[in-house]
Amino acid sequence: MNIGQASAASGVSAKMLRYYEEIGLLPKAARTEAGYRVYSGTDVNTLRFIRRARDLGLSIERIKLLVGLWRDRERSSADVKRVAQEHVTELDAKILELTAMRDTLQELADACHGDHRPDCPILHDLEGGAQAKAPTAKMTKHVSAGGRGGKSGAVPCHTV
Amino acid sequence: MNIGQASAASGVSAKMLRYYEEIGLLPKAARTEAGYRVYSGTDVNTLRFIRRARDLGLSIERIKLLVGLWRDRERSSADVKRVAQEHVTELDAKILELTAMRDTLQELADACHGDHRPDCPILHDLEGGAQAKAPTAKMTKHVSAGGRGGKSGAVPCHTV
DNA sequence: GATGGGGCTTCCCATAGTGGGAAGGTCAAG
DNA sequence: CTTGACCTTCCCACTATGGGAAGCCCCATC
Repeated sequence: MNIGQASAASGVSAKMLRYYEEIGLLPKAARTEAGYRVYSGTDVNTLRFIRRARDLGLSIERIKLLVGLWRDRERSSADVKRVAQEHVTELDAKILELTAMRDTLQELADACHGDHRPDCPILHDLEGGAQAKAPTAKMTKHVSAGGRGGKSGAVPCHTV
Repeated sequence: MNIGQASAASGVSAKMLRYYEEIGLLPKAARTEAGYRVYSGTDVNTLRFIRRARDLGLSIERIKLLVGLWRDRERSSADVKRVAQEHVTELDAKILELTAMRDTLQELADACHGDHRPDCPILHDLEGGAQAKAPTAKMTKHVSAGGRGGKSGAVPCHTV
């Protein structure tokens, strides 16, 4: 199987196939006399595994670990679970961070007239809102982080 | 004011100050005879603006727009709002994506014994689960995307 | 005046993955 | 043999950010 066929069969681009080989995520592929890389059905399975893992947002490093565990019949599922759980933790942190940003920005946008006039709470916040602002009471850090990022309406919970 | 002082006063690293100048986010700073960059209090205000905008996750490109609008006394708040709203939309998309990943992975991890045995639904999913899986009923696409990833206690609301 | 330490300059490299593209070899069909 | 699709390697780009080296500058202290 050529690199193009392996790519089509796995959903991993040829470019990435070469890259993964280069960084050691994949073993060096066999070559034809002309220098073309050759792949087997087994390789395609590995590639699908990698692709799926990438789709779940796992880093190359973690995928290396998982592929190693996958191939190891003596593995403990605990090791696999730990890798997954670490990634979930990171995802949670990222989601929280993005949600805080989103909430703050949405609040500001909601408060903005959005008309022809120049006055704008968004700019007002950016130009110093973080320090000098104390609108209602003591609530500092308007990173509310409470909302869940979706669009399901209810419970604004914005402290501003 | 030297670059180090401007950095300390604004919270933007000296490295980033030079970078922002290089890419045109900041105008070329004046120089002393020795070639040192010189900053004013006004510059520091701009830098704080930029820093705050970066904290909200805005891209350099969008910050360029916002700084331009900020300086433009003829601006319409509608333009500012649009930029902010675009960013919120992107944040929402990203949050949704990450949440879907998180939920899927958490489901799999929850189903994993996490002991010394090698059997593991996580690996099972990665090795082909995306296509061949149909565990309980019709529930395809385990990207539930419903939970909100946060840790804010109450209302778990996870669909799993 | 000399010296030392810390700050400034520019320039290069690295990150994490991915895509784009050029220059050149290969393979298969016509 | 020609043509076109495919493969190879190599370089560059992206987003922002940090690290570090080599070399100049400024100020304080002796």
